[in-house]
Amino acid sequence: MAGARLDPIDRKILAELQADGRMTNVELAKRVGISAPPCLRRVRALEEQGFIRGYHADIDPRELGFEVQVFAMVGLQSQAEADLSAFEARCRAWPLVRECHMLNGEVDFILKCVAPDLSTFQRFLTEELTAADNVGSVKTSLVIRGAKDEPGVPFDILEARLDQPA
Amino acid sequence: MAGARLDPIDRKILAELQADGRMTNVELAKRVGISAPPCLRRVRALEEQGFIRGYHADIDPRELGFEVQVFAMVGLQSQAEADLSAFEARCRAWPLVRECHMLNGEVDFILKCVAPDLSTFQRFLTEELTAADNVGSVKTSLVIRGAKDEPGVPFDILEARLDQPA
DNA sequence: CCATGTGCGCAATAATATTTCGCATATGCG
DNA sequence: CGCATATGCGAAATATTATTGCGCACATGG
Repeated sequence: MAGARLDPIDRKILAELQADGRMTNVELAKRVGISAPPCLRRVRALEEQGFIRGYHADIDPRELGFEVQVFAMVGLQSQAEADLSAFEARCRAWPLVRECHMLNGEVDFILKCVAPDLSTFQRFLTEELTAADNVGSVKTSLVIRGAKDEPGVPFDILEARLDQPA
Repeated sequence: MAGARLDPIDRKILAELQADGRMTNVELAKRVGISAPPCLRRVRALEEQGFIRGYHADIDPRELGFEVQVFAMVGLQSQAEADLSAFEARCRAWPLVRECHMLNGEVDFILKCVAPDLSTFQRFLTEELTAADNVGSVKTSLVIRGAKDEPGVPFDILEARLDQPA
């Protein structure tokens, strides 16, 4: 599957759609240097092959009243696979938890959370997260300010590497 | 600015476009229950008012050969504003760093990084990040597996809160 | 009760997406 | 070599969508 190597046009398409997911196919075709029909066929293929997982509007949480963003480091008491899975399932069910990644090292999971205000988050923290089954330690850090938030993949790196194959 | 309160239709539009940023305006209008022209006007207004910051294709890093994802906790030696800004600027220039957030607490910044392989990341870590001016401590954690990665804002929470104004 | 503003939706037009099909280049094999 | 097959492009035709230009309905405040 992953062997389906992409040609330079495919990579350009991915880079352009990552930068502007609502670009029209006509504009996209112009930018990658082919006509509209084959361009559309390539996009569909990239979607079906899983290179493109979807398209999302980037909504500003602040404007919607979500003033608080928090990273939570979670340690579990048991790291048995069943217990890990159970915790992941719980995270998927919590709307305030937007991301959940399992880590190596002392901390088992890192969670990215959003909330309308600090008290809403505190309530979630004490009544839900810390109180959840098998949760050992939770350390939280408030995001003071965001400095960078780029989506996905650095295509400039990708192109640079392909120029110099090992 | 934020006083420009959104009505239920606007919120539905945002929720739909967050879930599928490439939905046609006709389909969107159908889902939110108005006709296409006013729907498009609302979308344009939401874009101009900053509620929608952009649209992005969600590209799978694995498929592109970015096998490694790492969180790095960075402590600086000086937290003077000029030094904080300098570090943020450096992060913005590093392609492997996709996100950079300033935190409260002992750690100053958390970075989300991607790399094609571990050795590429190690090289970046030792030759760039740790070696950078004013960087004190760096602790990294490899992402073993992803359990949840939702974009943006939990609209279900938003609607629930608006039903019960304080 | 009327002036004004806001926002909807119909209808017309412009632009885009999508399908169909023939052509060119590449590849494998007799 | 020279022909079958495969792959991928692009022109042209058609179907959908986006966008513009009104006129109408409803709410607000004299």
